[in-house]
Amino acid sequence: MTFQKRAHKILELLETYGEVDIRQLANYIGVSEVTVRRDLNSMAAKGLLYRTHGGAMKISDVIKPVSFATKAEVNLKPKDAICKRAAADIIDGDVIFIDCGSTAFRLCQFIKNKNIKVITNSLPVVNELQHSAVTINLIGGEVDVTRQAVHGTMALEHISRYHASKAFLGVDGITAEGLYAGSEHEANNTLAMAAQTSCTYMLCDASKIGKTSYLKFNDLSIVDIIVTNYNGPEVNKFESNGISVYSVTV
Amino acid sequence: MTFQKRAHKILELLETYGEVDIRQLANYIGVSEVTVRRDLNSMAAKGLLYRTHGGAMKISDVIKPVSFATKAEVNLKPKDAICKRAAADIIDGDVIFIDCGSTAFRLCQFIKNKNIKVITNSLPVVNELQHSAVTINLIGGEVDVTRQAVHGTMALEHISRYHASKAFLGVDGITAEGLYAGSEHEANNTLAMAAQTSCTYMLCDASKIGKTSYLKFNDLSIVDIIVTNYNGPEVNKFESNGISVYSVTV
DNA sequence: TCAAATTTAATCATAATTAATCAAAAGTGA
DNA sequence: TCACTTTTGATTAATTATGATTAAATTTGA
Repeated sequence: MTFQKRAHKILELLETYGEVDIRQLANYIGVSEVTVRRDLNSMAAKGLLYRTHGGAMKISDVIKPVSFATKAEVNLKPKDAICKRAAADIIDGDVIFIDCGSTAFRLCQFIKNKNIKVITNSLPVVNELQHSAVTINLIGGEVDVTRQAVHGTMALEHISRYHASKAFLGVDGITAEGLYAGSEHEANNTLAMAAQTSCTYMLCDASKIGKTSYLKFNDLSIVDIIVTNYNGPEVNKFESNGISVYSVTV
Repeated sequence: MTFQKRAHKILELLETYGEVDIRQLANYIGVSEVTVRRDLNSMAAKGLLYRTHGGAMKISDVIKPVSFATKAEVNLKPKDAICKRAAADIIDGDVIFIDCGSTAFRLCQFIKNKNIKVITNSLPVVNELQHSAVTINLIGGEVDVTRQAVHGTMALEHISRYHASKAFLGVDGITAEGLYAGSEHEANNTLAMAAQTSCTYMLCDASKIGKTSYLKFNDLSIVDIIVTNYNGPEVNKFESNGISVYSVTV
């Protein structure tokens, strides 16, 4: 019985029952539980199924989080420290872009009392800033429910009509070679905002630095300032690219 | 019983009842209350539900802006009857405008399963339709917090880029002489949407018929259909203006 | 406001699952 | 055949999930 044959059987069972457990599989296929475990792990790595404690589930049955508006996120401290530092640069009269990432969202709590105008495509940001001193300009276009954001051609056009003094953006990954995004939509928004801004801030917790993602969408030239809790060797490379790096401690 | 399976059951119950309590869940699922508590906490962290003292609630029941929800509760039954009738005219493939009034908001509940595209400047409408079959296009511009809507030049321009088969609009008052709005912003939005629509529906409960407000912004020529629970003498005047009147009973 | 009742968070113990290590078996290619 | 890799299974230590217990926090009602 080869791995491929077993994988096939596992997917069959998964299709029928929605979920399977290790003992059941070991019995049915006639191999040891250790082997089943190895199979499941490698299949999960390929995205063929969702590994659970004691078994596996069909991918489509897995419940995905919907919005981070109410999400009590883990690892908030680095993000909050980064945003607090970034917010210190925002002065009354500023017009700023805030993008739809979860890091930039944390900026909201620090700017509620500032007399500024915020342009954003993020629905949680709008909710958060609604009853604050801030004036909100919401970017229009197609609503992406999973990202809780507005995207598309109309959104890009909307952005191009405005100009901001500062933009506070997030990325999926950043290296000396450039910027990486999780989707083309996000990349386009980031680029559009950066193009209309005098000074672009990248808010990156340490996990983003040195990380690449599936789409490299630009070099570092659009970035003016990186705010991060990372202080390893990449920092020098950023600085030699003409970027200021604000280091924060958590 | 894995965590994932329990999560499914919890969400199922939540969908049915809107809220659940810990004891009930522990009993139903067959695990200890401690475990249920842990499950609820981790699910809340993922934004899958709203954790309450002693249980949990459906997210969508929570994130609705309170100010609007209460406003919408005035005269609910006529509004619902009107919207139900209006929704009957909406067919798969339609592109519709929904404006930011409290009446038009009640339309959402009747269109969740339709395969349509909704263009709106109303934040509550976006929230309400988020997890439905509907595709949402959000109009961009200045956010008006009190009205929970998007307004301004950019909004009007956004609207002018699209065309809809039907528009579902509300007004502050309507007489044989014309349409009355509570603010210039609302008037502009209404006009802009009507201008880009093949068939314009006015959703007016009886309190709006024959009422004037501080701004008369247009005659009745932009109106194609009035849906109302009013059946007094004004109806004939509307009909002699070439408008169809759908009468509903509460 | 206070006090009683309820719910929660924290700690610990136990049971189940997993990852890691190593050895045996089966396949590979010269 | 022999050396080599790959796959599999057994064993054990580490991790994770769960439940019981109790102190702390929250809600409720007077």
